[in-house]
Amino acid sequence: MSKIKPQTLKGFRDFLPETMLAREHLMQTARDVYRSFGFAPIDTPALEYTEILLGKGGEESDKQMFRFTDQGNRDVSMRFDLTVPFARFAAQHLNELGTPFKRYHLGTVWRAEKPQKGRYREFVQCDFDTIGTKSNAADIETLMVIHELMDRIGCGEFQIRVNNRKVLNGLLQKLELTEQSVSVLRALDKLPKIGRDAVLAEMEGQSISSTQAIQVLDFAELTGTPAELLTQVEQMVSGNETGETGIAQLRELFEVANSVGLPESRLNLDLSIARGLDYYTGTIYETFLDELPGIGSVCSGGRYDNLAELFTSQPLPGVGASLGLDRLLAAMEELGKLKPSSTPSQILVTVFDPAWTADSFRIAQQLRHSGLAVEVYTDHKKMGKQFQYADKKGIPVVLIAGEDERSAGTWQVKELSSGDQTPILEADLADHLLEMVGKTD
RNA sequence: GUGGCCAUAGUUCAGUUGGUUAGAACGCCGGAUUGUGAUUCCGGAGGUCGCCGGUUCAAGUCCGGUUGGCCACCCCA
Repeated sequence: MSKIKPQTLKGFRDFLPETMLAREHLMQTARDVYRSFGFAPIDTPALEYTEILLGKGGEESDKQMFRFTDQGNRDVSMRFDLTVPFARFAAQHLNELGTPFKRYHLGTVWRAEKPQKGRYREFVQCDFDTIGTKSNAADIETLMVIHELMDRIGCGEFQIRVNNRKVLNGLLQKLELTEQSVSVLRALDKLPKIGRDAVLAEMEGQSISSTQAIQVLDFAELTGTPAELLTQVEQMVSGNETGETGIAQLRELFEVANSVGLPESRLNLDLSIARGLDYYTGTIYETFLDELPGIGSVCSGGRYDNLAELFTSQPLPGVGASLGLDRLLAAMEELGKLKPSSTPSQILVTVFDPAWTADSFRIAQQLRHSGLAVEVYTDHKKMGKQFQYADKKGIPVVLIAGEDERSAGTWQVKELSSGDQTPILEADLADHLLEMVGKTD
């Protein structure tokens, strides 16, 4: 009989334990950080009416949606980010939620785009947002969350680049480029990638005069410390109310970040970042890894004026960001920052003689109740094989009890990395092991 | 969506101008005076060369299609 060929769809992947342990660890870190700032978890369906998801991110995202007709003849689509479903969610549950409302949402999203490294058709986003407030304090807190998250994840040094759409818009107003703002910002976003000349060319192709384009670029290419930049830019937008507001917000943001102790090296004012999506209206954030900038932003976000305008007349301003879990994971894998363990077990209890299996199960259960992750070897094989198994899986400690230990009421505790082993009284075992390996994650 | 590169054991790769039973390393499994692994020694199992079709006496090798991966554009996490 011919077999079905085992295969996965383009851009969709299986995860082996080694990768999955890292994924779950990352997700747990994100949850811990979000919760420590008071964000509450929510979830929404993977599938929504297409009309709900359409029309927010523009034509490009519409094309990227997995869309089909269900068995009840409904036009449905897989969610392609967590923001649009959240907008629907917020509009629908506003009265129960109250504002300001802070939520986090870890969820899988689907995009039918062409896959590349760090870009998949199915991937997990870790979003957090604060809605129902225009306060700059929420913007500042968003920055702090991003920093805390990246710091805790531990994938090397990183840089959070901040900008403010109001500053850009203020400048564009002064240059009378408001009409073309979308194309100007799109072009500007590419500056680090394609360089000044190419951006100039692109802008001139968009009915923007070269004088205007040069002024925009001169602005975007200003360099210096955040404080210096702000002073320079303030002069460029002076007299424009929008621009001045943006400057004030950024100034406060950097001041607070400073007094809270965020390292200056990790925080930058980058006037060239504009974010592709047009719905951002205030502060915007992008996060790059120092060791792997090419993989793109791993955590991005910004402030928007009205999250749910498609669904309700109640205005819902907010600010938030999204951690790209799978992209980050791809980066960590490339940088060799993943732990090689392929099991959550911390301890392997060997079975010296099949007749004594019950003893191994008994001590394992006792240790689990102390918060350890414990596995009992299930095959009747000799000691060497049992150690080999532990070593291969990355289990750091094994327990052995033969005749001598049984009569003495002890277990041999063997640390595989060093080969050292010591007999420990059964009563002291849990404390001893906890000190060695710590509690389960 | 447009353009380009790639596809051989679990993994990383060899494979000579198309020419007999397709190789290596690592990994995996088993064994080396049965209370000790990761180092050493010996042995073994894995591939219809991604898939389908074509050219040819002969295809892993050439051609077309298809699936998947990667890169650029686009866009984005």
